[in-house]
Amino acid sequence: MVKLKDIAEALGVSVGTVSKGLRHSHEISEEVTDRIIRKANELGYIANSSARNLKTNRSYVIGVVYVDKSRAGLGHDYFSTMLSSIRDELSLHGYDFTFVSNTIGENKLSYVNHARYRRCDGVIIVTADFKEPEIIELVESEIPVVTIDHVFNNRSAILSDNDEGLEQIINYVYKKGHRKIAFIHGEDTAVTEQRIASFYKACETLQIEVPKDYIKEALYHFPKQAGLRTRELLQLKERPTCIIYPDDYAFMGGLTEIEKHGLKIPEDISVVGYDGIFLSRILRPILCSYVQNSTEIGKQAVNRLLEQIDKPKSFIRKPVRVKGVLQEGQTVKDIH
Amino acid sequence: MVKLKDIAEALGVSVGTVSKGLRHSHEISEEVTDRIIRKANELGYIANSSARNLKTNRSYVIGVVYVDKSRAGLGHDYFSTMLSSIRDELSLHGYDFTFVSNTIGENKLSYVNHARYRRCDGVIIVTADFKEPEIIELVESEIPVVTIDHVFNNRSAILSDNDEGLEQIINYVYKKGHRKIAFIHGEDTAVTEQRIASFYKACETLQIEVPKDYIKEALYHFPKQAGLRTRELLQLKERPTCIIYPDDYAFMGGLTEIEKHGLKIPEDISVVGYDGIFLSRILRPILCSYVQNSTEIGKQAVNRLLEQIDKPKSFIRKPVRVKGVLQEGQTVKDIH
DNA sequence: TTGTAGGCGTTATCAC
DNA sequence: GTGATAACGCCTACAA
Repeated sequence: MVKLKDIAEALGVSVGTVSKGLRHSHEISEEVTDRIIRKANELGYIANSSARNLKTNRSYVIGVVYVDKSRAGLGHDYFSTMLSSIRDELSLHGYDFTFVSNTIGENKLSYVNHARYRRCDGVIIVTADFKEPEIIELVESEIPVVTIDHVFNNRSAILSDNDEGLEQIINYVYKKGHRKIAFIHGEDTAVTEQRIASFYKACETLQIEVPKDYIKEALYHFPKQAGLRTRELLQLKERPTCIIYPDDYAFMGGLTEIEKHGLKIPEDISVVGYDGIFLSRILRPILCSYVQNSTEIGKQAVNRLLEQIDKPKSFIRKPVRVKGVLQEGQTVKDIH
Repeated sequence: MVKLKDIAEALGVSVGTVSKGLRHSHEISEEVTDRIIRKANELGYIANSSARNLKTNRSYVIGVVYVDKSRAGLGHDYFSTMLSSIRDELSLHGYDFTFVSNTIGENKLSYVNHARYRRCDGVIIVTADFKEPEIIELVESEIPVVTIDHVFNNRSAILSDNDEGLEQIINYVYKKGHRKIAFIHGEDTAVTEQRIASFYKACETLQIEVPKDYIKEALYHFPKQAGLRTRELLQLKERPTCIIYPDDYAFMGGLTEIEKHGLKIPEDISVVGYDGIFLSRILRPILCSYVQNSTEIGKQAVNRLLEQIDKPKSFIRKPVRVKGVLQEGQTVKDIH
């Protein structure tokens, strides 16, 4: 690999001059700068990031924590879109990204220490168990951190607007005449809590009565469980006219069950998903779903993080909400 | 950040000793090693990978090229599963991974140079335009490279068994009595070529006649186009009894079109997908599809690459085929 | 068994 | 405007 020294020797100048010239320092004359750059290209010079990091104490690497709880690997639309967006936005700013895990080879290495080892300038926590001590350790460390869909006290976070999501859904199905609305929510997380609270609040405002057995729990992204819950709902004496699912994938389990009962969507029963994944728009009927703006969330996460890295002093840490949009689709019938 | 020197001073030994002690060198007495490790933990020592890389000329970072041609970001099941698998397998061996793009900030930087800048020990090309000069440059560089689903002369590659995939599909639908088999294949790539060749070969062997207008092209992962091609097929005087799609997502477009024509699957027409994505198993009827073993492909890619890095001399570069498996599903009717 | 010292490639601070 | 030179933190011969 050709290095600064090679260019310096070829040109009969010093290494320091080459270093400055390559970075267009105004200390160096235009003519010399020009010769340096030309020679660098000629020799195919590429800087050594390790040496540079060592000296400058900046790696231009951002760590990403992505712990897959939802049994979907990177294949969960909401998160994979976000990751793409994070990657692209980082790249735009000259940063690379690397996954931060809590193992390295045989050895256990906490998230913080992994990030420290790679000298990450900052970390984005996309998914993780936010109650895990190691995650908390990372958040409270000296490394700038942005979390997604979870707020730590006095830290930056980007939030998909879960309150508004459910509110919009309820308002929409209400407008379509539904009063018997069942809600299958996901497993217990901060996000789920918000959605449930928001569900009840919206119902209260609209004076919708919610029987206890209209509220069910099923794992996110797990069609089978949602299917079982759907069956329970369909067997109720007072059947709901509309079912809200934890997410679009989970809905697929409900779909099967609904068809088993010989019911048609939306003629016999209305359904609503969450996420607005690619699939939801491909399906017929198009699924009514709240589309989270995961691209924007990723972008915001990057920009907030870089801001924090660049001006650690003046940076104000606060949660940012990113709104989604209701995709009305064709699965909610007007039953007026 | 605490460094070797800090430990050395705290213990009254030399930096060299600490360095060796931490790596359990047999040069160092057990007692001193013990004290060193204890002190290191006490002080929370974490090595600086940049300094280490600089010295050892090994980064333990693998670059991944993932250029999204299929308009799906990381959201394409086949690839996202593979990426998860690559990440996990690398982590198992003490490697991290970073995406290698051909831009960095404002500036254009070729893939090779990006990988060189980060001193990647090797690169896995997951998706890319393999005809692009920059990709070829990367493959022909000094950096160990493994490609997926594309073979460069005398380089390592991992291949999903596209030949066998189509052969198995054809044999299966033949067994079910189908003779009028239409094939909507993807856009022109090496993979597509293989599949087409394999399709014709299997048909020939079974003496199935393939009318020209039974063969159509539609972009991968693009339901709308597959839908249009499906319509054309359904309007033929001599309608096929079975349609093979480029992939499971593309099939979704076909599904809509088939339903528009008032046809039912599989009663009125049989269909086959490709990939065996999560969704294909959730759908009812379960989609007949060839399930590519993307987890295994990712794993193989990592292991082949690491082998090549560790023993560059003795390593034999050759393509590795990874078999998939036919998911029979419920969308191919027995029409005997 | 432990210590010393040079150097990996870069940047930055001084002199000149 | 340019050139020495000293770090950055680590590893590794080689010396003690």
